[in-house]
Amino acid sequence: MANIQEIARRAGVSTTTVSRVLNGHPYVSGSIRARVLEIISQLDYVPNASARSLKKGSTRLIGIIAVSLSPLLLNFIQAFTEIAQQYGFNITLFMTNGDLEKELVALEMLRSKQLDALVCVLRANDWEVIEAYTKYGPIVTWQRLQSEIIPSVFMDQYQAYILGIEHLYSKGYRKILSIYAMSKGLNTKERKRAYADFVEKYNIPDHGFPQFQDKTSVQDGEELAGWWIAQTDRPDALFCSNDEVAAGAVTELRRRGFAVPGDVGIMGFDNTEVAHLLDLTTIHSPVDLQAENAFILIQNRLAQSDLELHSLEYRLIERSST
Amino acid sequence: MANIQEIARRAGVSTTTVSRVLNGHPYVSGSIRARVLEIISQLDYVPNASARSLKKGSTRLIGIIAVSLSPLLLNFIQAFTEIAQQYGFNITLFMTNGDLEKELVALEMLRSKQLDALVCVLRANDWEVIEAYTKYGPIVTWQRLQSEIIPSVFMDQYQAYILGIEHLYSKGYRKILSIYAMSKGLNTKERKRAYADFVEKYNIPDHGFPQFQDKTSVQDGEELAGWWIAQTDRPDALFCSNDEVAAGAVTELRRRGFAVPGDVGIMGFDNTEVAHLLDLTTIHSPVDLQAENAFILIQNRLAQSDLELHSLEYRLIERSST
DNA sequence: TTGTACGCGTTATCAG
DNA sequence: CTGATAACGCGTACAA
Repeated sequence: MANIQEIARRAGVSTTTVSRVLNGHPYVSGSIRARVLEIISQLDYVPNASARSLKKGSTRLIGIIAVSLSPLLLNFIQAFTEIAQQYGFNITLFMTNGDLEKELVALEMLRSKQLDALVCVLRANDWEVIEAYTKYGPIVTWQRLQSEIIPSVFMDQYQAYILGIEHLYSKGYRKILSIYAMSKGLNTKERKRAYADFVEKYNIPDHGFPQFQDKTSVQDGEELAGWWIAQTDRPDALFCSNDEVAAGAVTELRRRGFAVPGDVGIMGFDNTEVAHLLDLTTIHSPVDLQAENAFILIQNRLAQSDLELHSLEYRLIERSST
Repeated sequence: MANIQEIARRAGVSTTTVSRVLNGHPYVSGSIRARVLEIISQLDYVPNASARSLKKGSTRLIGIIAVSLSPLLLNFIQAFTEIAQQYGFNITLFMTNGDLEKELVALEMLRSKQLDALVCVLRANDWEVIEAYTKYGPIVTWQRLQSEIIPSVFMDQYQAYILGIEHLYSKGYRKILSIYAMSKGLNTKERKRAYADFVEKYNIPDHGFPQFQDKTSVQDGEELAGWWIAQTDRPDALFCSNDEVAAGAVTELRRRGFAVPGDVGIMGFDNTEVAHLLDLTTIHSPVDLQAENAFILIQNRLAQSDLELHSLEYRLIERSST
């Protein structure tokens, strides 16, 4: 409706002056500033975002691409949004549900400069497709990748898994069952490698337990508990793929009259809300710091700045479930 | 990088012509069109979105505000995104987590014309605050409201609840326990009214069951099942607040050796994915159509068009849990 | 401390 | 069928 010229006219000053007031520039006399602000609020004026973007060549809008949403992802997104907003960026979330087209929509928005940057928190398209878009703006990811072009804030989970399993061992557990998440994922691969190295190091015999894979939900945890109860030869500890699975297992076991950690030790992963709630031992993965790093990476490229990245470290959170 | 003038120069035509090619206008000779397109792809050119928005006065970006995400909300958002994209709109999702400030961010983006419209799928601020923003663009909501200013695609659940409970009655159930969702919500109020009218109509005695409220999750359903098992005087049917609760109840009951509907009838609400999966009787609420209506409302105001709204109707989906 | 005038990249109007 | 030219609304050299 009203534009900057209208304000200038009514205030009897130039558009430059209005612009200066708007952007908090110095060298505007107090009285003029006051008058301009007065008119602005009278006319309920806001600068037009498109005009600003056009002039500045940036929209202060960052897209986040996520195939689906887990509690952990939500943590990441929230932390990212938080810091981004501190720097004056807004976030727009693209939930692709695995639809390649929807992902391209976001990529194209980067290309046409409707987005300043993009975070691929989980992607569906091939990396090559995404790499091709890096020339249009910063793209950062949270997945592990081979690509040299797209920076990642991913953390290798090998070390984290060692941390967890050594803890279980030190607590006296000797028949540990590992529950894994996505069977095709790199995380699972790293975790398995860690477990294998552990087995070798301590010369652990094979207990012949079945492979548990693709377990990620509370319900999976409950089913796991059911399985455990049905066994005669039971594991003495369950190292769960994440806190949700651990939570499901713990509650179901207690519901059925078993004691944790009395009858079996249970350990989660990620240190999400629910781990805190149920007092689960878990591995803290610094999602919020990873998110901040993702933003810092972007901000550094956008503003040619040189903010320092947080150094990331997994931490064992010992609570009462082991 | 490259702009429309660069393309025009290289193709030896005017920017007007390039623009025409870009926007699929008629009256461009085939040969010129071909040459222009050739150059465009050579230079990997895309029109600048901000410039377009500035000129057109619209960004083709619609915001969706949601406090949190449930499966039902996701359905709504997906359906909305679907139809919006068909009309050339992109969606940006604001997850506010109940943070009033974050909601204001979205509202302000509407005001500064970075957003063409807004859907409040669940709001945190007071309606008056939101109403004040309707002058900047269409705002539609999915919540029931008193406001005359903000259109809503909400459906009154009284009739739906009657539908469900009459079904249970017709199936011979006489000791029906109603489980409710958010105790403060209007939906719950309507459902209770429906239940009260039902009780009166058939002269049902009070069975003295406790009030179950604020039950919305699978876990709530499982706990409900636990409660049911512990009773000596049990309800013969559970009318759950949604499909998740029903799902939790059914699986837990079956796990503990009870038969559904043999021992107890269970009915869900919403007809989400999980109801289909577990073969639950439920009430189908046409979320996708509501979402489309939300979009149609917006599109009609934006384009002064007059698309017809879908008429909405709840439907009983009888499956094997009753 | 303030103002003039131009450009950001597009599209619409009008004239040919 | 094609092209000049004027906006859209803002920020910023440059000049005063």
